[in-house]
Amino acid sequence: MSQKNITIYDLAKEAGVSPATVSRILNGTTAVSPKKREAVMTLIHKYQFQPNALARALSEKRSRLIAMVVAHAENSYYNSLFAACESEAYRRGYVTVLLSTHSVPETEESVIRRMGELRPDAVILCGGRIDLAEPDPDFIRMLASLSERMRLVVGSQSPRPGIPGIAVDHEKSMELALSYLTSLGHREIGFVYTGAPYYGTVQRLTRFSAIMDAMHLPLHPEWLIEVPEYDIPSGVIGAERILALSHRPTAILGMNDMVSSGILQGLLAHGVQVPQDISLLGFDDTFVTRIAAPHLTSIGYDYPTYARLLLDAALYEGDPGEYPQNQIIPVYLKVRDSCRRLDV
Amino acid sequence: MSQKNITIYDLAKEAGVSPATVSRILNGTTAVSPKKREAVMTLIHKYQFQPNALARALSEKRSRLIAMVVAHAENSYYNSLFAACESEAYRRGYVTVLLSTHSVPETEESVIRRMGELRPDAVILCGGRIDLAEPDPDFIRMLASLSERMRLVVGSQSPRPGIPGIAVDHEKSMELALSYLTSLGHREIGFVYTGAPYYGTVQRLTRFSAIMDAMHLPLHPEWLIEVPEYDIPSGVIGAERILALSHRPTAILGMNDMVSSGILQGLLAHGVQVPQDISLLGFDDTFVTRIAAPHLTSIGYDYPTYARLLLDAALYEGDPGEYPQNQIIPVYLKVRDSCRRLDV
DNA sequence: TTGAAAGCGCTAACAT
DNA sequence: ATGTTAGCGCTTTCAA
Repeated sequence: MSQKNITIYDLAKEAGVSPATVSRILNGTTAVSPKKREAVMTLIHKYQFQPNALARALSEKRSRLIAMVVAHAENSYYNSLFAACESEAYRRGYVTVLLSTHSVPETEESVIRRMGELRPDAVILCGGRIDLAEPDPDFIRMLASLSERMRLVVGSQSPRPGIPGIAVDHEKSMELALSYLTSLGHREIGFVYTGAPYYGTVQRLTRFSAIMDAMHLPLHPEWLIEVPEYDIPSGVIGAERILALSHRPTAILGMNDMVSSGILQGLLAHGVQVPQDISLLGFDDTFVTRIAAPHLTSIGYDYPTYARLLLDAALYEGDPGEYPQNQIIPVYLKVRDSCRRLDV
Repeated sequence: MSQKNITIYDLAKEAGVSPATVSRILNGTTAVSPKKREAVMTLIHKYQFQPNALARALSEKRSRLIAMVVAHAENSYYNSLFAACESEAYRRGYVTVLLSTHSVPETEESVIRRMGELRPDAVILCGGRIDLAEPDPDFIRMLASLSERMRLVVGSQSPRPGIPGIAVDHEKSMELALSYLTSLGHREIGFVYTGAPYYGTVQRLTRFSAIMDAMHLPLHPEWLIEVPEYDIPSGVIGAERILALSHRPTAILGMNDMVSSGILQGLLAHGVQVPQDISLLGFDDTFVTRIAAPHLTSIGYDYPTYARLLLDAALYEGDPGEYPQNQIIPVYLKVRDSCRRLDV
């Protein structure tokens, strides 16, 4: 790591031109005589010159950088979303970086703050406190003030006008799941859900009850199984609760693919076969569905579309007030091997 | 998104002090009279002032930003590593961002370049061309010139002096795997490996043959099964090749957890039980081991240690020439349920 | 303790 | 087509 960083001034002096000319060559903003261009290009290669993007961003007031802040970088859902956004942004000439908050409020706060100070052209926030069904006013205020300085987009319900929200259609996802299961002849359906006070979670739970009710399907309280997390162990816990039931439902919905794969394991460990003895369905349609055996049928979201909408909002140049405050991501059902038709 | 960004000049004017004083208050570099500090702090809160980190970094020549560039952000191995680095860096006052190259050479080149232009304090490069057993001279040259401008660390063998490399002890990992399997009484062992020309891959394969040879264990060429990728489908392919064997080994090593879980599925699909009929072992010890049923026994690496060494190297202030060029990450064996003792 | 001013490396308006 | 120069927002001597 040498000390002296070479600048366009150094290049300019050695090539006998002005710094502005070097800048023009670098950016192709104005025509430059072939001779000078040639001379400068030679030096650029000679020194492996890399323009300082900090200085450029400071001057231009744009960095071509997008920051995506997620709750858990290790979560396959955010992973898929990041990958999709990254590709889409790259296509549009932006580089995207991922930051993780580990869902720790203070880390979340400081990561968002520090990233904001770095002045990316936009920050896309997914998961964490923004997903709370009961928004935290202080947090929203913080985001609001951030959004005055830069483009902010959230991957959930918009917390307030001026901050576009692009969210998965959680209600529809539950409808899809339930209509599929009932089309297979299931009437006794359980739901292993997470008690976390997140929007999508609450929405799915509410919708579940409402639909079951509307369809006049039996809804025993003990078939609504609350587990602590969105992970595998929680699924295992859910399975144990199911196994302990005097009368088991014929189909189970897991909160997400991880929970469902945990349920699957718990069930298998006790000799209960999926889908022979019980059908199982997941949400998110992540790669986890294909690690599980049998492969999990799951409700997924159109990630490329999600990414596109997120970026459209993030890179929108006009008046934020005119941008649609909320947009919805379509969901789909991916049938695999974990649900079976019920014999009549 | 309003237009005018508030600066320390604005604060200074309104508080009746100089910009330098505001800067001092912001950084606590010099004592400032309580009165002025008070006045300025009030304004900071009033305007929710956020200093511009670009300007600060440009001036200070340090950003407290670390960039980690990996081949596949979706890969659980890189995920675990990023999470560990992120935590460790956060503890040291740095924010870490993750960039993915999707293992596409040109993307890799441009992502590294653009990230370099952003002048993070260090970039940690993991996976991709840097892992090639036969290094690409042009790529190494590019890295070398990058490393003259900033601290560069690679998560593999050091490609050249001045660029510290921290790598997993691949040879040891194979030794561990094989000594465990033989301790269980296995002598007939197969290896489903990826043909990719990566360092760790080649090293493991070489070591596998060498150890089998040294231990006088049978090594049929058809037990060395090459598959195309590091993913689940490749594991399934591997399983099919195993099933087609006239004489099957009693234990199988998969290239990583994904491949092993694919093998597991392929085997189960044909009624071959793990570990009853065949034992199975993975590498990386990612969460995939716990999604598989039975849970996979796997060789893992000490991620917190890995992260610590990576960051020690990344944040080392002294002469890079004096920093150890290569360091090794210890590996461990995590026994779960996919291997059984062979009856004698 | 505080302020003035130079500088970090680049872009863009203005002038030529 | 090209050079000069004034910022961009912050830190940091240097003086006072």
